[in-house]
Amino acid sequence: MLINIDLQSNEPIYEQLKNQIMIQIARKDLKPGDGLPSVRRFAADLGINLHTVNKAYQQLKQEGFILIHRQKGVVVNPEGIPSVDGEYEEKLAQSLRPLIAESACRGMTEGEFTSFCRQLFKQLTDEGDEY
Amino acid sequence: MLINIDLQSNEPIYEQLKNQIMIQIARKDLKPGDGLPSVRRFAADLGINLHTVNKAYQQLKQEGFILIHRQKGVVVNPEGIPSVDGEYEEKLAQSLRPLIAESACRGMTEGEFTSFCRQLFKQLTDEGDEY
Amino acid sequence: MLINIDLQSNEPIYEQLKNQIMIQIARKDLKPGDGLPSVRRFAADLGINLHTVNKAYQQLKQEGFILIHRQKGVVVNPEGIPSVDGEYEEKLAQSLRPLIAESACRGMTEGEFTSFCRQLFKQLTDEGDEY
Amino acid sequence: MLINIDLQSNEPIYEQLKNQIMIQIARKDLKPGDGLPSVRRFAADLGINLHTVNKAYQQLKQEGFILIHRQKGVVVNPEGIPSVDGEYEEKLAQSLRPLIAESACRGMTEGEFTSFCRQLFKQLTDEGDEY
DNA sequence: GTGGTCTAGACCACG
DNA sequence: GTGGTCTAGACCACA
Repeated sequence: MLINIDLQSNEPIYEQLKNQIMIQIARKDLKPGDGLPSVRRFAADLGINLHTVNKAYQQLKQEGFILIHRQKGVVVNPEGIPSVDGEYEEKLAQSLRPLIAESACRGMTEGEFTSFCRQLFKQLTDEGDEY
Repeated sequence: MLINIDLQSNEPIYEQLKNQIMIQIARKDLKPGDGLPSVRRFAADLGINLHTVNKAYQQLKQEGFILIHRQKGVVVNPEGIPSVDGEYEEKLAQSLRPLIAESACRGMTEGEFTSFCRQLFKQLTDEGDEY
Repeated sequence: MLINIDLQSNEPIYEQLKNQIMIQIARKDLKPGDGLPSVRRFAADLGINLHTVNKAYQQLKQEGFILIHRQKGVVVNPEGIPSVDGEYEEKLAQSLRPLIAESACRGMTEGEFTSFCRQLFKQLTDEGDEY
Repeated sequence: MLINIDLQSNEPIYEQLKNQIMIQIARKDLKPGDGLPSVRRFAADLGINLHTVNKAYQQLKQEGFILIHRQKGVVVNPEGIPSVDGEYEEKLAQSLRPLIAESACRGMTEGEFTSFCRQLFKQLTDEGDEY
């Protein structure tokens, strides 16, 4: 579990944590059924508060990425991650639109943008490399 | 200037405003040299706070999208928008990574993701159509 | 806003709060668009911590009962409450089954049980009476 | 004794166990005087902790559903289950109120709610069928 | 002033 | 030891 938290970032810590866990899942460093550290353990390892870890876990649970057992701790959803639905596509589009708009303003073409995405996609999903 | 502000959204109003202005520029509804409403006027039209419009304008100015003259008002940068540089690419990558990670988790392939981007890119830059 | 919190109860305070707000909505003491107190105000009024109120609000928001504006505070969803769907029916059945089972064990007939429900339903939705 | 324990559930295991035993009694799969497995045996069969089974048994005994003899083992109360009293009605009402309130909020009518209960009641008490 | 986030420390239910 | 809940107090972004 290589997780890097930037305490200085504007991005909330719990968001960073969520994202990094999702990245691990995307690149299959974490597979369905794999366990994650307990909130206390993780908080101690990362040097952050247990409530912050808990908030990340609760949201991941709520979105169906993980299951939280009262006793046995936390595991990646063994039934797999919920797949893309209309609701997610809309959310994704909402997030992408501003990024695309700004990139277009700055002169990026459609091809440049998509190939930029392709690169990132490969980096994230190819196993083993730097994230 | 068709601007839609969603007061219910989690996205800060000034961000929404920035984004929608950038979208207008991207689709060339706003061209270099075109004028924008004064802070007061814009705030009144949109029914939002002066400071909110001002914040959006200051950030757009800071990023080189617009110029603010004390008397002459606000115009889209007549020298064009600063083009993509390494710094922007890094910022863009930071924003895209979590989106790509979540999409990949949910089973989207690289091809699906890029074609999704392509669609959005077209919608945003094709002039005249629905946004 | 007549809310009674029992600090001694086993039922978590945030659950009590959620339930009492839902009761107010059910009996139309709170209508779509009506405002609710700010987290700080409500917490002070009830003599509980603001995080506890916040937790109740977040969950009500998440279930579509209320909207939370960053500035303007909290309102009952003006578009109305999400209606019953299959997911909710399943959740409801899960909650009812044990209650029905125990009641049946104790000799309640189907008719007695449903008429008991009918009474409660009337008490909750008829305006003005004791809850 | 078909008992299904869901280790993933938020519902405590001992609660699940209690409920399922009560369901068996309600549908007369278990009749007064019938024996139940010993704590050890039951725990082994279900793959759960001794203390968990014991907790469920203690509470069922406490409520008069079962008797626990040191040597003779555990039996469904041969004198029958204590019938409904005022205390139980109040407890039941406390549990039902939030469910009714939420259902009413979501647009369920009194008739829909009671007929939903009627269905569940039949499913639970009709012998032999799916639970 | 509002909600959003983070920290710290405490007690309890569960198994 | 685990997560669930609650409290208390702090700082920040937003408008």
